[in-house]
Amino acid sequence: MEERVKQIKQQLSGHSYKLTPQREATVRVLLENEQDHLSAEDVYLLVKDKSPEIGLATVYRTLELLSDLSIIHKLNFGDGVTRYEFRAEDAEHHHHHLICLHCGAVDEITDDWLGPIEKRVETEFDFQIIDHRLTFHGICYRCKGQVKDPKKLIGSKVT
Amino acid sequence: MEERVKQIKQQLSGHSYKLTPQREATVRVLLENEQDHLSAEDVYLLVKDKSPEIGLATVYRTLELLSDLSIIHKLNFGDGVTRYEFRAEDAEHHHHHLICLHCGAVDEITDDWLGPIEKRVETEFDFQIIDHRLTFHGICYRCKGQVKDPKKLIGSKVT
DNA sequence: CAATTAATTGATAAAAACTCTCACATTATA
DNA sequence: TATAATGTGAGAGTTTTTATCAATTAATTG
Ligand SMILES: [Zn+2]
Ligand SMILES: [Zn+2]
Ligand SMILES: [Zn+2]
Ligand SMILES: [Zn+2]
Repeated sequence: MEERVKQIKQQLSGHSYKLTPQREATVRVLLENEQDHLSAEDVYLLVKDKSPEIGLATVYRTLELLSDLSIIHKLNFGDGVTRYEFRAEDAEHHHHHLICLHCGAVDEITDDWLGPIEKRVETEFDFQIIDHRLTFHGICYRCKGQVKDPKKLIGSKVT
Repeated sequence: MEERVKQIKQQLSGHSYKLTPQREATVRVLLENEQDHLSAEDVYLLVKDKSPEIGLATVYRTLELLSDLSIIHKLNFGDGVTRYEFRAEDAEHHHHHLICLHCGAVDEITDDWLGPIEKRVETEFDFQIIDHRLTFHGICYRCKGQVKDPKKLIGSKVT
């Protein structure tokens, strides 16, 4: 935790940004909820618990800054808000998500399964991949059997 | 074109919805721009050319309706607006997109390359896939060589 | 250290995209 | 035709995000 904070501090100062108290509070909230996919509002409320004086705009600015530096990732699961999650230090690419259309759970595939497909994309389309997003929408193991007509669930979903 | 309209009319009436003149005008705009990825505003402006009396709310309602019936798909490419495209009649799943971070072009992989990966997801995660979204972000063949530091482009992108 | 400059913040206004409301119009049903 | 149901347009309202700006804090200069 402390090392992560220190590491991020260095990433920031490497780009001439300071790890202000507000930014550090935001970073800590993100680290403490690393497995979740928090919205800006979520982060704001959590940060406020510890630093009640922080402003919403600062949270948005911090998330944007961290995103610009590729320290965190912006996600969109089609529910109208941008969500944020830490980018794994070692991971070259973004991990994959499994979104349950019944309960809303977001599970993760942390391995990158797209290697062979990316090869095909690069050769067949002459497209230089920098990152990817892969999301599966369906029924999670928890909800299995609770859904009569799964096909009906997909309509109107985004992303 | 006319067959597609007729087919959609049947899909609507199958769910007790009417293909009103406003809905038909919206459907025709979508069909005439099938290769694009139009936003609601885009659709609205295009429909207005032919049916100036149409309201923005009606366009939103029609897109939502078509989306509910899985006649069109909602997309999010991270630019803040929902985009819409026809769902290929035969395609079981959504096709893949290649988004150029330099010029913004959106190309498509119309074949479904995810078969083997979906098998793994279903068995390893006990997750019943209904649909998927796969997007590659990078540099398209047109922009190759025009970008000095491609990694820099990814920061702050969503989806 | 004092003065100046730059970076950052909080509050709030504003923008953007989308949704809701409701009176009116159109269509279906009896 | 009467009656009910469905659909529409205009605009108000909501939600999320961004822009503005005066005030605070930090860095730099002399
Ligand atoms: Zn579930
Ligand atoms: Zn994730
Ligand atoms: Zn390009
Ligand atoms: Zn497409």
